[in-house]
Amino acid sequence: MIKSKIFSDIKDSLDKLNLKFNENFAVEVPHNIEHGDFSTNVALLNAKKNKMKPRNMAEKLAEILNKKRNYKSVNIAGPGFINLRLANSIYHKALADIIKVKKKYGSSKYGKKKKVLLEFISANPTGPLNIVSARAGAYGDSLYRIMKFVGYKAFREFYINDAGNQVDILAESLELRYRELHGERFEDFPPEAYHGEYIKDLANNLNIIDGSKLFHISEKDRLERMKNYALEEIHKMQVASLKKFDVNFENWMSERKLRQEGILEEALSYLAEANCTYEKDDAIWFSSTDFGDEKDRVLIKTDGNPTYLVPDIAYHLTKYQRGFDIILDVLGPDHHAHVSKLRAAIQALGYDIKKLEVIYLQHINIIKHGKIVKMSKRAGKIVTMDNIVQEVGKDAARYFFLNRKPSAHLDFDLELAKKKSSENPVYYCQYAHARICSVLKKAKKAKLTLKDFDKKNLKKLNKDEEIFIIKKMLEFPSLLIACAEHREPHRLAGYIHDLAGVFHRYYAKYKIIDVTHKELSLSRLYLISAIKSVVAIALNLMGISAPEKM
RNA sequence: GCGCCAAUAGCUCAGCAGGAUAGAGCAACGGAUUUCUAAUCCGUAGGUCAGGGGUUCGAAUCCCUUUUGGCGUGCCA
Repeated sequence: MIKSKIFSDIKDSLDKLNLKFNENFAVEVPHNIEHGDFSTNVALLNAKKNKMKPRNMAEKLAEILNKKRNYKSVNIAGPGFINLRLANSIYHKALADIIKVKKKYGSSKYGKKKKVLLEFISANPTGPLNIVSARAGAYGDSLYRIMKFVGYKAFREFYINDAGNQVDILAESLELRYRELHGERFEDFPPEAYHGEYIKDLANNLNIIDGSKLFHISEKDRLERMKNYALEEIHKMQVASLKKFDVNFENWMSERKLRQEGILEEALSYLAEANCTYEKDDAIWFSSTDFGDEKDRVLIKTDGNPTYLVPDIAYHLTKYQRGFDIILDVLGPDHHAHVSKLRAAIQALGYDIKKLEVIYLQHINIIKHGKIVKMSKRAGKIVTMDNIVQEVGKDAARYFFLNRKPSAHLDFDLELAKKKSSENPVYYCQYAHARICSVLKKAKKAKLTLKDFDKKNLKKLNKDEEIFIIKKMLEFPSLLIACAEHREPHRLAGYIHDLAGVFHRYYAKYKIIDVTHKELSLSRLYLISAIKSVVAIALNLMGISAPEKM
């Protein structure tokens, strides 16, 4: 709001001076507070165009801007920056605007209702969700919340790989545990089978339901029963874990369903129609080299079964058919080779490749006793999402995962995360919220309520810290847009921490409630209630609770 | 070999499409409380932004290159 006003003031002034300029100049809040409230590099970027020195151009511009009423001062600094200081009244008005829109502060129409599909986690339904899924969950869900808040029509989707090899192995693993319950012994449990304890639990429960009657049906039917039972139960388990982590999905897409509905054949036939498939060595190939892949890929194996590429192409076909403008896949870093094949297929099908955007979340190392823990899903040695939520709590876990950018590797030190929760920065942020609630409560007891507050008194907010806090809050809307645009929710984590810090310092330095100065107290209460609101909105966008008391 | 990702304080990480003196947290050291909640605040110390080159008025940020680490490069998913 304020920024765009400054933009237009600068443009007006340039026009008045008949100076040429490119609109890509910046108006930003300088790191160093002594450089003013805002600064612009417009003269640095455009001096050449006007055959002037940057400082000369800046001086001419400053002269015009100084005549405008909104500016306390306009100075030239360094190589030709223009530093602007605004009148306090501008900030007071902005503060009132924040209070006015309440919970909607920071929301916008930036996304223009574009339809966005966010696919994330999409773990195999063969066991409990692990820490990798936890990171993906925290990331995907928060990005969803932010994108929705800034005006995108966003949807979350979980793709269930409930068909293919892995699932067959799952059924066989369950079969083995089931047979153990009926007296059989396996000296060497097959290494490729799933070893987790949950398989034993599943066998126990299945045995309670079906008893020994599964021995009286054909092996094929028995394995089918095993598969269906395991898939259903593990899905329930995963949904329960996600619920505890506050992650929901608008849609669950099942690979089996895609297969049953003939989408795989549909995708294959489109590829054939586009002349992108051929037969060789008893297999069907996709000529992906035509689309920049390094070699052609097999679609249908010699044994007649499709490779994993086919259902994935079919799945993405549905994403396009459903009319999304932006298709975001959140994947592990080991998928990038796969994605190049997928991109080739999408081009072959004639769809706009630019709509598909892949975000790679880098690996997580679990550190235990200073050593990296190797995880293996099949061997049952994993740190689960439930473990993390139980041990460090949902709020801390989500903050922890969101505090780093997606492209960065992440070391998760279990001992440290478990040790003392107060060491976690999330409490610093939440405490700011709780503290404000506590002050507001106290104010109420002292009969100070904002109902009979006259905004004219906002001029009493004249301390540097108070203006600084308002400035900080004014950054919030554009910060959210940046988070959405760059798909980087971690910036929000940093922002809340900053805002909380600004508040804590203010709190330590100034008394908010002072019954002998009623107007000043009310003004300050007004200010901190705005902080409270922004902190709450931001925490909520990260899926973290904003406690009233700690 | 080729491809993708990374390298910033002792540790874990930020650094907002190039801006002015590179910032937090933790760890270390020294202080602040008869409080509006100390889960807080103030201070000290800590850096060749992996090395080198280029573009620019200006580079941690963009380009090239070298080094180091992770991952990938299946008729597994």
